[in-house]
Amino acid sequence: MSVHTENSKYQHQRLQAIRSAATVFAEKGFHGSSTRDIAEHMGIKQGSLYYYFKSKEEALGEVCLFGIEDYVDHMKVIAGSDQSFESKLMATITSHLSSYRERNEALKVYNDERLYLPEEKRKNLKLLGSGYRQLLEEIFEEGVRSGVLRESIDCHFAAQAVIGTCNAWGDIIVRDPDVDLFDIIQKCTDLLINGFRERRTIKRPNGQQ
Amino acid sequence: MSVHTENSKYQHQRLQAIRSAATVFAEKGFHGSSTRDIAEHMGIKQGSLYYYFKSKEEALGEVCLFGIEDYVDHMKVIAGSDQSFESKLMATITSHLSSYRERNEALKVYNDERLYLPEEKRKNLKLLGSGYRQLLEEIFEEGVRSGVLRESIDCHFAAQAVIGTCNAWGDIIVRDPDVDLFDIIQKCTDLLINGFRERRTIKRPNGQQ
DNA sequence: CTTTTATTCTATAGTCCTATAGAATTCAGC
DNA sequence: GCTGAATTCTATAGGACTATAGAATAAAAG
Repeated sequence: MSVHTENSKYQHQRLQAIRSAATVFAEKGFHGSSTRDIAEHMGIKQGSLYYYFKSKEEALGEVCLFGIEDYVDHMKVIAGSDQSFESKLMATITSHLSSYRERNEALKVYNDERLYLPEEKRKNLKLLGSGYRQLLEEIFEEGVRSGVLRESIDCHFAAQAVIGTCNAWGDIIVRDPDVDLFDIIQKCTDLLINGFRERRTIKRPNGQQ
Repeated sequence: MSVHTENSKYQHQRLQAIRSAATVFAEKGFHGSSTRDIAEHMGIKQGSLYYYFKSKEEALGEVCLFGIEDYVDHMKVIAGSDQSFESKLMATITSHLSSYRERNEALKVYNDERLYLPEEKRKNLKLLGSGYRQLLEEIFEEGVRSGVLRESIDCHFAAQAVIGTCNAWGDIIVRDPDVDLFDIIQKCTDLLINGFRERRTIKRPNGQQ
């Protein structure tokens, strides 16, 4: 009866279409990309795309979802674990930046192009996104309570700052595949940790002004 | 002989056109905006825009330039002054975020849409942009030499991180005019400073783990 | 008031784009 | 190899957009 089953060719091709759309959207933006571009990247004809999507906009929706979904799931795992604050933060950054590398352009599309989706779909995605931020915020709150972080930290600001920093580097990572991912992860973590952590230890190397 | 003099109506209207283009581009993106949209926002008819621009692309170029030019000049002043590292960094962030508020959408357009310019113009803008980053990098290098910053700091990373953070918050600021600019400036500076500064002083409030 | 110049408008050629309809092709099971 | 279903293709209607040409209006100068 022609319902597309689990691993039909249809499912496989649809995923390819999403990936192609992600690549093209990431490069030229939603409005700057034509359905012809996407189809060409995928190796089929323009009209054939509509076998997999009802509209160009639906394609954008799928790309955005694809870009953010398991990246949010990851965060749930991290937040639910009982690692130290430092470990959780580093795991978050690793997950976030790795997403940029692996799932490639889709996360970038989610960030840059989701505002072109209709209200409805945007709201659904926003829910995912703010769930993410919420979890991160709670990690910070826990960090404050445990004494690892300064009391004066604004946890909402902190979560936004982490996300913003990751997105900024994500942009760079997507654009330049030569950047050393692990190096960036380390440095970002170091920057943020030492920015937020309450100081305990001192090292007074020399008296120089 | 009809050369447009300094303060002619032409110059004034052209500036209005640039501002309108900035607003519309910032909201809908370059490809998502039509010349009709820009003209409408300005209160003239679509065709009349071409009295001020040779093409839609030229409009984008002007907006990008408008968005970044005096913001780069600012940085030259800051870098040339002899304030402390902390002051310079805060001045940088203030300048960067204020630009987002004041010159409004143009800087956002520079960040998000400049890649749609032709090679030539993009290269010119890139020169301005990397001049900016270069100056910031030198501020960090000086900070390391003076002992204010840890030796291990990667100054290139640091400069990128500052710019990335500012842009991330700039996005938020442009989208939501209720955000308290000064509050963000303070918190960003605090985050970054304490992330980079070598520790001297301690405060050991209580023995709690 | 008349002429010249600057600014804006109307109308349109020409291009590209999305989405659909229906034909052609490939594939699976018999 | 035949038959029906799945997949892809061709062709195109219908709409939107950029840029231009030339008319119309406003402003300035004499």
